[in-house]
Amino acid sequence: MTIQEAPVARRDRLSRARVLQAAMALADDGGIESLTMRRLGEELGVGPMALYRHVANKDDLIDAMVDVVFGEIGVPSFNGDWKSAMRDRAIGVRHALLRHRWAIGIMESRANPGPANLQHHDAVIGCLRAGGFDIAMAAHAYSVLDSYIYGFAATQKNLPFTAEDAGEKAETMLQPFAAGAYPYLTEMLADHIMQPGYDYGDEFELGLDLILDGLDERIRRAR
Amino acid sequence: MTIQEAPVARRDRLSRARVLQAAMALADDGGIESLTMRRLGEELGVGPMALYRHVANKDDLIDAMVDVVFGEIGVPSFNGDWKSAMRDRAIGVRHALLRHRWAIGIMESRANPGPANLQHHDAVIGCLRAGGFDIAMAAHAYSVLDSYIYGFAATQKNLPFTAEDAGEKAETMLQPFAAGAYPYLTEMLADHIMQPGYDYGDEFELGLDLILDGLDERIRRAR
DNA sequence: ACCTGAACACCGTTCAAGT
DNA sequence: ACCTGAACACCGTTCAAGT
Repeated sequence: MTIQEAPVARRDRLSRARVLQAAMALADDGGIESLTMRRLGEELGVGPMALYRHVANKDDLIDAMVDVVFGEIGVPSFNGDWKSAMRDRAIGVRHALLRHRWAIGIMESRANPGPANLQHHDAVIGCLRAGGFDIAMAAHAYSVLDSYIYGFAATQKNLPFTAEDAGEKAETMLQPFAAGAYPYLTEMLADHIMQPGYDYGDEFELGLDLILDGLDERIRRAR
Repeated sequence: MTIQEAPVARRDRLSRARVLQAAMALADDGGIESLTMRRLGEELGVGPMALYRHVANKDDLIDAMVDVVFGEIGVPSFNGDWKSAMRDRAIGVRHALLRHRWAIGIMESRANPGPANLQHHDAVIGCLRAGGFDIAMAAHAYSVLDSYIYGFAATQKNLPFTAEDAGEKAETMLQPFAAGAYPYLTEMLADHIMQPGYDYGDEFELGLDLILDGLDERIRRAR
């Protein structure tokens, strides 16, 4: 008479993948500070302690999330031209950081890099070496490129001045500006940064090409 | 008979300056995560709530701390040579970030820049303008330099591989390396990064000069 | 094997109350 | 004016207990 209970048993069992996915979603829309073990459990319909079966702790969770981002970035494709490969790779990293803004400031400072992270960086170095960089030059290139890419993302993240919030800021903070306390800054903001067509994001490729050109020149000189 | 109580009244009254100083000391030796309102109160011999008379909240406190760091950095001294002025300034910022490692990742992403911050950046832009940069070029220079400086500090902060902890890491994380999973990374680490004379910090000036040379070339081309 | 209840040792912040 | 006691609404994490 009684119908056998459906074999689904518990419709959505917890798994490391599900925990990771929910954690990414939480951080993607609310920032890293909205990712708490309690809220994550709530999102998944379990208590916060259930998560500890699938991740060692919050740090382990974030390590795994960072590796997901590196997985999304993938590896640079070397087709004989290190410069365009490194250019595409830099833009790819930047786009990943725009999709996952919580990763800015987290990504580059993890103590325990995951496999996707290591594979990515191995491929970057491999691409440089194939492009004619010796070990020391590859280390320089790696350093200057990654510093720039992550630094740009960090400085852009909470840029005090954007065209959008120019209005509200103007009332409070910008009073000393009118008084002429910061003439050069005022000029740059009024006549450049806050002009309609300006987008700080466009500065990225300018700086990137400057660095790539500089590396190119040093490579040629070494040959 | 009773001696008049010493006029010191309360030997160390709280003040914004004292709170700031104690907060800096706490963050300097324990990192930003060791700076809590409760611990800060303890350090000053008061309850955590007493602090709220001198700072609006923790964010306001950190804003003030960041401005102290900008104050320490000071303003670049322009003596007719923008390149050496910007070089010295970059190295000055880097040294400040080494003294106050907690400021890395915090410094560049404050929503409310303080007066020392604004004054510093006004002077940087002024130096570039005096050196012959038009507004757009000054914005590019500012962007690429600061991105690099802060990015370098961030990537160095928790560098997974240092000569010191090479030993302990080797046991656990580096197993796939031996298996040849990351040949280029392995080569770079073994034959370069972990060699006795190597110090990642030395990469800073190499990248800095690459960027300064690139800016110099673009300035000359524009003239 | 997997999840929960209850607890521990923390957080930032507020607010009425004391002096 | 300046500090405190007590409380609120949170944290991450552990551990014995349940199924």
